[in-house]
Amino acid sequence: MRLRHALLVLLSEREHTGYELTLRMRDTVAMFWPARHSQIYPELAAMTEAGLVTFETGSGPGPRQKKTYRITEAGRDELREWMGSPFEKAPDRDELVLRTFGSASANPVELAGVYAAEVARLDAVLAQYDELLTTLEEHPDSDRPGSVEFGWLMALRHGIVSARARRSWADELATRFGEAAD
Amino acid sequence: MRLRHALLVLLSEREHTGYELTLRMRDTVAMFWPARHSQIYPELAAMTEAGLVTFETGSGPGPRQKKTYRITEAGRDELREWMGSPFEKAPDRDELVLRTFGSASANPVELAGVYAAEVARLDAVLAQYDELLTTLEEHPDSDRPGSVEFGWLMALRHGIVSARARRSWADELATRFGEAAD
DNA sequence: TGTTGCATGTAAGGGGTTACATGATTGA
DNA sequence: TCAATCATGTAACCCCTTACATGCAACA
Repeated sequence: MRLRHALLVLLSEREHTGYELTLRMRDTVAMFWPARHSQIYPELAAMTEAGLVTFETGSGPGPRQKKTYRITEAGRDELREWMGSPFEKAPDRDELVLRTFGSASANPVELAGVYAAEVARLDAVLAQYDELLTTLEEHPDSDRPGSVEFGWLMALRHGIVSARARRSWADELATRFGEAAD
Repeated sequence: MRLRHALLVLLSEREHTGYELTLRMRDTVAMFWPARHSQIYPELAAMTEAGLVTFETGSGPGPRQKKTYRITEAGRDELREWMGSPFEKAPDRDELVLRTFGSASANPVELAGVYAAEVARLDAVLAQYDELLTTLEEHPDSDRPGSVEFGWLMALRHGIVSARARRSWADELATRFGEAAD
């Protein structure tokens, strides 16, 4: 039930419609917690029933009414409690590491290409992160723990350091399997 | 359908019972692709139907017959094809980064504790990885791309570099939120 | 006698993705 | 007029986790 907390984080800043939450998830949170509207709308309904959010209806452009969601006090309590609760890492599944593990069954040339593509992908990701980093670091609050900007900056830093680590790993493998093909 | 490929990798080395596969998944592959027996047994049945594996029955200790699975030529083809196919990274969800993003809603002291616990967890993980690394590096084939040991070593290397990157990231956050509490 | 290891299965439920479905407004 | 944006929902399916279920052999 962590999508719930992701939505509470965004709603703790200000009120949003489901549509706005979908866009903000896509543009910021998606980096570490992607979610589609088809998951967000039912979850907002469940959160309403649980008393974590309320909504006001307004006239929307389509066939249905627009709903603007706001976090409740119970929602803020839930968010605070989750933040301090013991963290248990969910197991992560990494297909490229799995392929690496089984690389004895692979064609070395093809595998070298797979790693090279991953390096290129990570370079593109890192370039995007770097732009975001520059923008964020300009903000005066970004160095103050407890600010919204500090949280965003540090989440981004995680993306950067892990992408860099993975890049050098993949690069070495591209080289090794490239050499092996000779 | 990547569990299928994980099982094919293990079966490409030698034949296994479902039980043995469960143990080997737990002891090696679980690092980057965890799976329980309740997922493995039905998958083996589906793989048999797809012609990727065959099995021979033998008498088992329990009420049911023991099944020893062996990879088929079609299975080896599938494995080879998957190995060289373009890799698309599955989105990863990281609850700790999500908390970091929303850290403005947290109690700084509690959060500092959460990051400190993560550092401790990673230290334990890294200690374990280091032992494995020492053992693996002794193997003469571990430096030869295309060997089973090289694959295992490089998968481990990924674990090590990403754990190190995450450790220093979490450590900085523990410090920053610890200071902020003063 | 009780626990661990070997050995194989099923059922219920959670969370996520993809696709289906509708429709007004604004701008190119 | 066509596409994009705003706006909300449902249905089918896949993968995974947790729990239920059985039972022999070896060892403490």
